[in-house]
Amino acid sequence: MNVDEYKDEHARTIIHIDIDCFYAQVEILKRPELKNVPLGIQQKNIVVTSNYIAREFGIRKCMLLTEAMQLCPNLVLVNGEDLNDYRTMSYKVTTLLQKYSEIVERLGLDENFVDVTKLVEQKLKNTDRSAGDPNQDVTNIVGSNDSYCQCGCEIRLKIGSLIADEMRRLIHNQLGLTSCAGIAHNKLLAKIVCSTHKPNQQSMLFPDSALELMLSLNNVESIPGIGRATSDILKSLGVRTVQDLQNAELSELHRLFEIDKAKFLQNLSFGIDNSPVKKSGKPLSLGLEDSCKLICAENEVKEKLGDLLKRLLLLVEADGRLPKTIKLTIRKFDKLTNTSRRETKQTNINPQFFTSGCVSQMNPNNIQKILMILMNMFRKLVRVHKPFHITLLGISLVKFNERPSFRNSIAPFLRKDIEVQSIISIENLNSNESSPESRTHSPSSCRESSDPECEPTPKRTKLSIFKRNFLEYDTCESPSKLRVQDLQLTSDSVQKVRCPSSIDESVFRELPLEMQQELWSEYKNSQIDYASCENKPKKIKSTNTILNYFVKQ
DNA sequence: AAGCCCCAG
DNA sequence: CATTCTGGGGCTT
Repeated sequence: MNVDEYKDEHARTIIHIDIDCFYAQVEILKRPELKNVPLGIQQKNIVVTSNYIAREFGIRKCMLLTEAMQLCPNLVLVNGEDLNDYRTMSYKVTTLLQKYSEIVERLGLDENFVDVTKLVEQKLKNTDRSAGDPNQDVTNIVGSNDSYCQCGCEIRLKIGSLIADEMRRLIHNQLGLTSCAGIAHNKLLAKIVCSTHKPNQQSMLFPDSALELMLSLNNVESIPGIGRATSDILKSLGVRTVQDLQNAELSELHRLFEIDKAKFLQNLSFGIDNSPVKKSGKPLSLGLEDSCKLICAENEVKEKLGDLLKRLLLLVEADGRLPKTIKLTIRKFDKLTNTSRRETKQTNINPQFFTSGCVSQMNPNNIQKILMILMNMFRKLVRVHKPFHITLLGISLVKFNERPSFRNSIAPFLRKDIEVQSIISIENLNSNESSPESRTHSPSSCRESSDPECEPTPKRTKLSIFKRNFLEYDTCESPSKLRVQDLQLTSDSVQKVRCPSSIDESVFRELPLEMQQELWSEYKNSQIDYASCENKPKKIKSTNTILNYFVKQ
């Protein structure tokens, strides 16, 4: 249909960053003595990943513990069932990469795509373009073809390659992690080329070598985006290799796939991928799960869920948002089919259950109430009077009360997150300095993050300074007490902006009118009744977002 | 919106 | 083969 769908443009510059054996590196940072031993990260009966010393023994991803120990009797194991430290480190990496572009997409905990098209163009415009090809030293160039493409992609990718080198240096200097990078004109190729040289290396692909790279893959399942199910269907059509997929008739593929999916798959086989790098923000869900040998008693379920819930509450607190929906996941073991599948049940929950601020101070009644809700859901999933066996329990929180959108709101200023400063501005700021020692200019020459000279001061409005001062009260919010009168609708005739009862009015009146209006409107919006799972009378709810920074102590 | 499946690391 | 512990997205109802 549309010719453009098949057109392969090279206008973008995409970097894929992959932290080497991520869990293992995090554990080694925690316990440096593990650095020189074969190390495996264990979850239940499985070695989910390992360091490169262990890999020399043949340890592979998700290998059974018994098998791994046979291959490497001296394998040192660390339990990695709690992903907290990995998650924390993962977001640190993403935050560093956001200095190079606002367009950073996370994939799992250890990978990021960065669209550096804009930064590359900035660098191209800069008069100071260091001559030569420093790329040759730091980057593997994948493919045997010479690049004849004249669209300008060659120089763009080479600049991208320099940026990738800086990124990896920054990640190493700031966080102590080694990583790999792939540089290409789309996500698919950046990711694939990234994996061609490991560990602690980077690789670049010029578009003319895209086909060669794709054909170097063993089978269609090695193409990111083609998983088990899709490859099984392709197999039924006799399509196994990348070449098979390239040569397949679209009409043939269309027999078993929607036409869009058929085109998409065939495009992948040619290395064509026009999908944009999508900004990752806060996660859309927060969940914990625990698999277990066998659970067959209700009180056992309750105990496990209670443990998960307490841990999850810590995550919610750190996140700052309030969830509106809770989801229970179980996995039943089916003896007959010798198979297991997951089942879920979700329900809306009053976000106020999660407002206690510090979990240590959280009302134990609250935990019990949430637990009751979970057990009710469990009884809807499992007929508890008959024998049952469960092999996994999970709790997930989804559909959070949103913060106001970035552009229209003051909330972003209130975030605890470190403000991300564009690398372009950093370069502009540092452009006068000359540092003969370091060959890079931007963030890698910017090691001491505590140095105020290093991070350019963001524009500080009076308003933002005001908000910053309030941040100090953020550690533990106090529950706000609302009165019935606060629920009255603002009449149209009222000129003065109403003051939420949770805020000291004298403070409120000092605020700019715009901000007063925003606070009132947020407050008003927070006064929504959520269906309570119990039959108790509905309570009046307090608010969840920026209002919390202003509540009376 | 609920619940399933598919994808990823 | 899936196995762990997550998280995103899409399809069907």
